[in-house]
Amino acid sequence: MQSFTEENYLKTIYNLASKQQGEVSTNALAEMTATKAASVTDMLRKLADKQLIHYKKYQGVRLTEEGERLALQIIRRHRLWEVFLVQKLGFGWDEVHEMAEELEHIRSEELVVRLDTFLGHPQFDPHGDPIPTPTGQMPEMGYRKLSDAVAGEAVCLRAVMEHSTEFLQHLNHSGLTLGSIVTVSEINAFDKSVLVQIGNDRTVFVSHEVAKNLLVS
Amino acid sequence: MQSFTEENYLKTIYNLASKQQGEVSTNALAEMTATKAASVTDMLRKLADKQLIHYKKYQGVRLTEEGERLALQIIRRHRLWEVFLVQKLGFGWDEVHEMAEELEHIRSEELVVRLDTFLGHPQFDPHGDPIPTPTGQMPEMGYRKLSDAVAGEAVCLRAVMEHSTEFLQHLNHSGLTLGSIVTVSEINAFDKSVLVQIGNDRTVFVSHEVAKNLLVS
DNA sequence: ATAAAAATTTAGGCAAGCCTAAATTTTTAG
DNA sequence: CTAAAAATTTAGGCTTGCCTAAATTTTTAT
Repeated sequence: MQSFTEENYLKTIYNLASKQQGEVSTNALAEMTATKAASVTDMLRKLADKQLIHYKKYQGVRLTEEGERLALQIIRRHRLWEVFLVQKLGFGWDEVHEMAEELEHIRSEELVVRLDTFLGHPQFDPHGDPIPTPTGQMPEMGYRKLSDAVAGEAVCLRAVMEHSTEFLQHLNHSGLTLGSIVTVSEINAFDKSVLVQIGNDRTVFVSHEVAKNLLVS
Repeated sequence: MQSFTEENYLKTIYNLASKQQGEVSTNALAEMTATKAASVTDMLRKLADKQLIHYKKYQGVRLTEEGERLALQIIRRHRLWEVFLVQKLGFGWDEVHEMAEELEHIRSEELVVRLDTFLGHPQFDPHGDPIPTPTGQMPEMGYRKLSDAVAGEAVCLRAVMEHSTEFLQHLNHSGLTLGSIVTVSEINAFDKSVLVQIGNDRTVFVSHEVAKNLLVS
C-alpha cells in the first residue's frame, strides 16, 4: 500500500512522462509537487526501493510496469471524481481539480467500481482527458494541438492540457467549450497567435500559449 | 486549519462526550483512535494550545465552543457522505463507515453544500443518526434504548449506536431494519435479553448487548 | 487512611516528508 | 576542450504523530 504522497509522485511522474520524451527530471517533479529537488530525491530512492520506478542517479526517472499500473489507477479515480463533481454536483470545470486531488486517494476498489457505474461509465473527464480503463489502459486519442492547425482548417475542440482555474476561466470567457467546431481563420506569423471562428458565430483571438494547450481532432 | 489527525480527535471527543457525563478520558480516546495513551496526551496538549479543548492534566477533556463547532462540521460531512454511499452508490449500511472516515476530511465548504443539495437535504444518515445542520446544531432526538423498553411495549427502531460491520450484519441477519415497529414480547430477567416481534411477522431474539445499541421511540 | 492498582503524563526515540547548505555530477557555452 | 552554470544528490535538521519505558497522579480496595 502506498502513502498519499507516494501516490501523488506516481501520478505526477506519469503525467510528466506523457508530455515528453525519455525520463522525467528531478527538477520537473519538484516543480509539479511544489517541493524542493532534495525532497524529490528522497522520494525517488524510496519509490525505486519499492520497484515502482526505474531510477539511476542523475539520470531521471521512469515508471516500472507496476508503477504505471498504480499511476493509472490513481488517474482513473481522479478523473471519475471530476466527472462526479461536474455532472452530479454541478461544479464548473475550473473548480474541480483541487477536490479531485483529495478524492483520488480514497482507498476502496469497490468505491471506484460503483462510482463508475453511477456515472454511466464515462469515457472522458470534464477536461476531455480519457479515463483509464479498470484494467489500467490509457485510451490513446491521437489529438493534435490547435497550435499545429493550419489556416482554413476546421477542427473540433476535444481537450485541454492545462487544468488551472485561470486558464479554464479564460476559455469560458472566450466562449471556447469542448465539442465546439472551430475554424482557423488567421495565423499571426510573428507571435503564432490564431483567430478562430467558433461554429458560425463569433471569431475569437487565441494566443499561442493558449493554443498549445488546446487539443483538437 | 486542522490536520486530518486533529479532525479525527475532535470528532472522537465529541462522540465520546455525547455518550457519557462529564469529561472524556485519555484512555477512552486512545482506544477509539487505536493509539496509546501517551500519544493522546501529546495531541491533547496541541488541541488545548489551539483552544479547541478544555484540558487540565489528569482531569480529562471537553470541547470548547470552537472545538465543538469544528467537530460538528466533520460529523456533518461524515454523515452526508454515508448517505451518498448508501443511497446513490448502493452500498450496504454495514460497508460505508471506513470510506466515510476518509471522505469526511475533504476540504471544501462548497462541496458539502452541493452534496447536501444533491442528496435532498437528508435529516438522518443510514444508521439513523441525525445530520448536524450547516450552522452546527445537532438535532436532539430524545430516543431511548431498546434495552430500556418494558414488556408489551411497541416501539419504532430509529437508530443504531454501533457502526461496526459485524454488528450491522447481525442486524441484517435478524431482519431488524430502521423504521420497523417492534413489540417487546418478553424480557429475560437473568441476562436482560429480549424477544421482539418485528411488525406482525417473526419474533427474534435480541441480546442485551445488542438491545443497548438500538435506539427506539 | 493508605497501599496497591489504574490512569495519565513525561522523557526520549522513530519514520515520513519536508527543508537548507554543501558537495557532486552533468550540461552548456565559449 | 574546459570552465562556468545548471541539475542533482548528500548531509544534517525540523515537524507531526506515533511509540515504549519510567515517573507521577488519581482512584480503589482494604
